[in-house]
Amino acid sequence: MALSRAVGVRMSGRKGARELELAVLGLLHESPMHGYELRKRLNIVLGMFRAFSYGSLYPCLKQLLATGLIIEDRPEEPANAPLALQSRRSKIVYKLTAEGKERLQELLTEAGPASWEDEGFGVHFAFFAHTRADVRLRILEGRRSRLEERLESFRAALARTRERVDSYTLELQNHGLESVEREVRWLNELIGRERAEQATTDRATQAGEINRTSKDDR
Amino acid sequence: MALSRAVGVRMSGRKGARELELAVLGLLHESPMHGYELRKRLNIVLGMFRAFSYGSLYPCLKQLLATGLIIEDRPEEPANAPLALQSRRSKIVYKLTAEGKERLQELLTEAGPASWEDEGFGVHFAFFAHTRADVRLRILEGRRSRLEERLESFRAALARTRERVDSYTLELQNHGLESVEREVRWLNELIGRERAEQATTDRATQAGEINRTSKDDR
DNA sequence: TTCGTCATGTAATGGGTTACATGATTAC
DNA sequence: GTAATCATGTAACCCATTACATGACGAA
Repeated sequence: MALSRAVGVRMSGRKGARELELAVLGLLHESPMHGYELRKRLNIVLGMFRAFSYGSLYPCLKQLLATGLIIEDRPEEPANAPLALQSRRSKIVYKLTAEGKERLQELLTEAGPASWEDEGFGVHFAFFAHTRADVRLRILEGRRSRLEERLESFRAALARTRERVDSYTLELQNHGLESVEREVRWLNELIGRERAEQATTDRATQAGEINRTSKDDR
Repeated sequence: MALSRAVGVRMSGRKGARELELAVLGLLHESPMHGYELRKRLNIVLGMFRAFSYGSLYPCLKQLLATGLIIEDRPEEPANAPLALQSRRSKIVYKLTAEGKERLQELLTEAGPASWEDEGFGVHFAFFAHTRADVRLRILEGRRSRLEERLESFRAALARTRERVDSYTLELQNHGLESVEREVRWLNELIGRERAEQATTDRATQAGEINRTSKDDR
């Protein structure tokens, strides 16, 4: 995959990639944080998939502040714990506003290209815990068909150009192909799990426990 | 990997990523071509790793033309074959100049970060057939240690933040980790093969067949 | 004749990195 | 007191995409 990482991006997506916004909002929803910490958490949560520098994070925070989606906030240390483990904060702590939460929900609910194209998928996936089950499924399926489409058109292109490629090029193509196939299998498994879960939820709901289940399935 | 493709890029590399230049030069070295065809071949050779649009290709060609690394050239169809299968060309065919070939060799010989960071590796690898064996090895090893470094710092970061992550985040992190580990295994195999090959070459060379082997090993 | 593909290009735009500047805290 | 890390920011730059404009050619 890391190779993959090299992947610039399919020249399709790349429209209004507001991924940082989602990431920041999502992270801040879990708990207020300052920029420096935000970046670290960001690059841990997104694992090997994406990394942001301060040069993009701070301007983003600035903009979110300007649009009123977040506000500065200093948690006012309880002062009853003068020890060094006082939550590590030091300067500007950001917090979601009501509008910010709304915006986050909006972003988490969109199951469109932005959520399954290369740039967006990782970030959207990272916050699946806060995403509606049906949206999760749509995104996973969207991603899968996107990848399958890619595999197909790649294979078609290969078939069209009946040309001898040297062994290294071939090696690269195979590695890429296998990587994508591997991701498709991964998606298949996730989709299977989602469906199974949804089925149980549905059954439970139909069984009459409407209130209980819809309340704690989250 | 495709997920991987999402990967923006580690915020490290990204300095002077003259990958398109290398790709174009490399492709034109194999055979003269016009822009449209170039782009297609490009996106096939690079497989699932990279895609370029005309918006970057044509300006690149323009620049290469300006620096004298390529020239326009019309192969002058033999005219003895008026059939439609006249190699599909129609407008501006580009061809490497002597300077272009030199530049290509230069690019193919650099075994530095540019050749093993995310953005560059795929392109450099794609033209390994024209790369010196020792350079190939250095690049593969460079890439591997880059990835291992990444794995290590990621694991370290995970260990540092003793925090509960939800199951989706965990899933994403694991998938990413496994993808990178998979690429490392792939690299290990390639490196093994390269070493074995080099060993045979060395033995053959030491055995006194200096001229013969160095001529047709390529 | 019109539609799809081939073919070449440009301008606006965008998102992100790099490099730099600065200062506060903590650890030695 | 000094080095490392934490912490916040800005400006210049880069690479590539998107969208658009244009036109030739072959097939229906």
